[in-house]
Amino acid sequence: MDRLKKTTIQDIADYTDISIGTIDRVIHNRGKVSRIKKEKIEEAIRVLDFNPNLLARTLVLGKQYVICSLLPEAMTPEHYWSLPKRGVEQGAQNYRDFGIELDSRTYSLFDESSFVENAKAILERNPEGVILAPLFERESTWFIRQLEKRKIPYVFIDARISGHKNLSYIGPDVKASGYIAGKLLDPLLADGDAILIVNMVKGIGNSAHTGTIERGFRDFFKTAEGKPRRKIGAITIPSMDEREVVRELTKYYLRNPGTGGVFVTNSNAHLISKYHTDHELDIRVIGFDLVQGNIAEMKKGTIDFIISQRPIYQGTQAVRSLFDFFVNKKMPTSIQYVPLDIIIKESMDFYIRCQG
Amino acid sequence: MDRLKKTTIQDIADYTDISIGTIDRVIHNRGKVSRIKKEKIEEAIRVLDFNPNLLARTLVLGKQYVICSLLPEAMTPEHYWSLPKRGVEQGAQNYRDFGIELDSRTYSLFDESSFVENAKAILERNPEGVILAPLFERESTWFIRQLEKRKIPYVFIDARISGHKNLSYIGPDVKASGYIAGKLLDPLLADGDAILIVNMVKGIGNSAHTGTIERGFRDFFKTAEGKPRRKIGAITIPSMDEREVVRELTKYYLRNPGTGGVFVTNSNAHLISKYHTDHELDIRVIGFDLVQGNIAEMKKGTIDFIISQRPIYQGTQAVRSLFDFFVNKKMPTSIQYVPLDIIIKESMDFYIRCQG
DNA sequence: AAGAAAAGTGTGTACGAACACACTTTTAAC
DNA sequence: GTTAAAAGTGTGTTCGTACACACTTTTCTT
Repeated sequence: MDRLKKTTIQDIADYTDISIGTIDRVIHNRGKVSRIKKEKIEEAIRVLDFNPNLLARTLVLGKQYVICSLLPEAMTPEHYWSLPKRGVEQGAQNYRDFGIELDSRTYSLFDESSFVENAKAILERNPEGVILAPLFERESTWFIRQLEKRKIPYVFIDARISGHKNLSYIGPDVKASGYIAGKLLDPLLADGDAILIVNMVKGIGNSAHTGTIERGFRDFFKTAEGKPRRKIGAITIPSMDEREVVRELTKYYLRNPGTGGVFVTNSNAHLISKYHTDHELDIRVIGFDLVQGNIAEMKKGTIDFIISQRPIYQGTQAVRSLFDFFVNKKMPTSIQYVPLDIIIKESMDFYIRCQG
Repeated sequence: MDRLKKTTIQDIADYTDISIGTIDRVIHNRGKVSRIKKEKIEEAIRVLDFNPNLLARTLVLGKQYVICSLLPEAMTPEHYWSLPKRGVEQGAQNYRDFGIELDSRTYSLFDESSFVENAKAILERNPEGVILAPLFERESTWFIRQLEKRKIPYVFIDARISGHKNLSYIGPDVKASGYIAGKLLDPLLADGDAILIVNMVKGIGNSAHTGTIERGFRDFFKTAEGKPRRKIGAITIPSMDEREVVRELTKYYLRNPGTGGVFVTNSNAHLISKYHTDHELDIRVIGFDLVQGNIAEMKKGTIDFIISQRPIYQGTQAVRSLFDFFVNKKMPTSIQYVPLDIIIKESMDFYIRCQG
């Protein structure tokens, strides 16, 4: 059969009657080549549509790219932070044969020193690139200064610190996520219903982050045209302990009857919806992230909407961006907002199964 | 530096003092190898964690895999069918160096014979795999019979025909998409509001398909607990000509005042929302697919929800499934439902930018 | 016990690109 | 007009794997 293979350097050589050595020099713009031959070769490359075979190139160069990732630790396998981690690992796996080697590290959200320790170990290792979720602002700032000093490129995922020379931020538009939550929750409520915003702070909470979400959420209700203003309350629960949650919620609801909907600004909506079930309250709930707890509650119908920020994709995309930067010298887009997936009970399964 | 490379066959050879030829035979379970050496090698593979380098393997085998895709033609570049096509092409591009070669063909939705012609050309070409959107049921049935006779594996994308030996279906759960549309539309409406379902049939419409969507949609309103029943009307517009649309809609609305929401079962919601704007009607609209027309209308706020079935991803995933089947002999999951993305004005941009 | 068949093993070449090296031709210097 | 530097060019080896081929050893057969 024809089965026409791709054109190779040898094809260019045959076509132009020039050795592959010279062609190689033209391709890499290295060494001396006469103008005549150079033009002839460049034409042949166009005419025969030559594209260097990345496989062969990778193989012969034999370069290894070490990527270190530093993400928060998932306290349980069902915890949110296990997802970006899985994404990063999956991404590294995809590019394994291309020389990508991953050193995946985690730090405790309750312990800045664990961050610093791992950061130091990463600097020690002198990797080709770093993937960082910068939840500790002070320590992260210090870390990326060190990276910049050593000219090690890094990308942020899931969160970011402004004003630094990171290659890219891959994560949600946080403010938009709050706004969207507001827009989705509102039509589920009756006219007079009030709203409660629940911030849960576990470990060292990223307060700037939750603040932005809340602002986005309130923005919706400010800008909504023609809608009656709603009463919006907010509480901050400084723990994830169940008893603590129960106590704080009870305190609030006793003082604020008429709450029709709750917006949970992190991945713990399931704690709130469980409370509602236990106390036979008919209150709408919207929260973030397809973690195990939320999945179960959503299935029961006690959570109405989950907004997901493609945590796995964030990880794979981070690796892909670094790889493209290493191999193709392609600067990634500096802000890569992930889609904010709006998920309901009926569409949940599709998201769980599609690990894209 | 350490920069420890991956273990290679040669490493296994050094470790076991056996030649790479024998090791190769163990890996491929071919030829004769003594039990002693075989076990020694298998142990070394485990201990040293050997994984064959896919790049080197691909390079030496030099096999080309021709994939033919047969999708409906996009009449304009903004048309829905340009998206799965782009996905397929992008996917093929990704695996180009691995020997994937794409022959991308389209057929007219108005002309069965164009389907048959292209199908014949594909059979002629005798490709390693086929990607098919089987919108013409009769002709598709004939085609896949031919493929089965020739033992050419094929995957369906976007639509499917049951009872055949396709490798995989990659597309939406059509019924669920209707149900979800119902669930999203309902809370946007006032209590007494009625609903209109618009089916537009262009070319040879896949009537089974739209029927299923409509059934899913109505199912929501049947099973919705505690909700007052809504009046649900439906019209079928046998054309996409604007004047035709205007006439049919006017006819309906004149007879059915009190319609608060419209569900458009294909990608032409923008035609309906434009009508509403022109006639100063305040009616909610939900439809499918992020095509140019819908994007513009959504931006104006005249469409409330778009449900997207990841058309680009469908294409890339189809190629990936075939590639995995060719190279890793991995049978794909037989039904790969894509996530049904629920998109609103505020989340639209993220989806447009993220071509994942 | 000889010889053939079967079982078991190692070597060499190929894939496509990169690069070191060696080699030839041109140019410049005096 | 000789020589050296600069410019220009081709060859050979390498990466990790697959496979054809050649080769050695063991096992049957009669």
